[in-house]
Amino acid sequence: MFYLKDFPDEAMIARFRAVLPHVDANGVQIFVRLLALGSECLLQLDRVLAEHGLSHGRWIVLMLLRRREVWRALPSELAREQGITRATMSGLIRGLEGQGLVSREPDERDKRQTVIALTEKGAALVERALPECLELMERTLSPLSGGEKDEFRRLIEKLFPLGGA
Amino acid sequence: MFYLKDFPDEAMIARFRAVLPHVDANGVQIFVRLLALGSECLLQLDRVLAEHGLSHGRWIVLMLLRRREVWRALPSELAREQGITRATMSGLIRGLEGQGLVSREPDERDKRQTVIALTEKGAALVERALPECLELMERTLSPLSGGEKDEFRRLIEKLFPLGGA
DNA sequence: TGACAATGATTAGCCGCCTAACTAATATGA
DNA sequence: TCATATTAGTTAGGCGGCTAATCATTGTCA
Repeated sequence: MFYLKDFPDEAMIARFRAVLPHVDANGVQIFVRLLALGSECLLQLDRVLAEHGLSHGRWIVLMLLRRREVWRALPSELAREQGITRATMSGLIRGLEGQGLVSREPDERDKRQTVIALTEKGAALVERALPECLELMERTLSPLSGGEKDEFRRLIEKLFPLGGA
Repeated sequence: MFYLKDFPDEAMIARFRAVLPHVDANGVQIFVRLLALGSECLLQLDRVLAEHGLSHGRWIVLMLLRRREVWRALPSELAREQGITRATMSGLIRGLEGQGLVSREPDERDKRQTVIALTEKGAALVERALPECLELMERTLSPLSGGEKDEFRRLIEKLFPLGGA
């Protein structure tokens, strides 16, 4: 999370122009505004999910499981797909298991592994909450026209190519 | 923080088209990519700051103090400017005080208040770390041309007007 | 004046993120 | 075979968000 109601001003940036002649204020200000926008979006998403007793971290776990054919996955797979550590995933699963949304099943073939399964209750929650999330996402971007959305997406992907950092 | 290496696919979104006919996949995918980009930027910033023993939360406190004429402010003012709760600010100040970067001074006129002052050590750290932060921000946006930056900023501000939510 | 409200800061407890360290199980290779 | 490396998952401890509750102080007003 990154909140900063008061954005850096030109004067502050200009102080360092002598040391960093190539740094333009525009890039700096875009960076800060980008962080603020991202934080705001995440906040909105968490508010929607909180009504269902979820956080975005737990929510993504449910989504990743739901997308599987068998609604099952290993913690390490989920951690990799979500881009967090196995340690963090361990905590998310513990919470979800406590809510009865997923279950742990020991793997007999490889006793190091534990299979995480989406429960019926978990699947039902996904069906209930997903439309609200999609609606929020669409509504958030709705101030932009179709062409602006395309351009916005193009610029985002230019800064953050999906195929890898 | 929001990390999701595997982005939602068209098929998942299409499942709900019957229920949510107005939701277009583009808006959803932009939202998710925007969160991922914001998280990545924040991660980069935290990495730079970590070399100076700082987090972005503590860093902003130092910046807000440095911008003041007298390098002093009340915790409640800092919390408002940073957009976090007073409780969180209390924790940030405790950490910064432990590092010797800020100091607490009791206010004699209103004994409920405590004045937070940037120490010399804190000011020196700002001077050292700030150029690195600015350089990171500029470098992050550098893949975009001047015109693209202007357009990107325009679109961000259209989604998140600074004057208020 | 004195009860009550409002304000400033803090604490406690929850969550999700991290790294580092640990346990158990499996794979490897001399 | 058996020591070693690797892998899967968890735990411990730290940080920075949050809300809710608490305490001290100050302000308000009947």
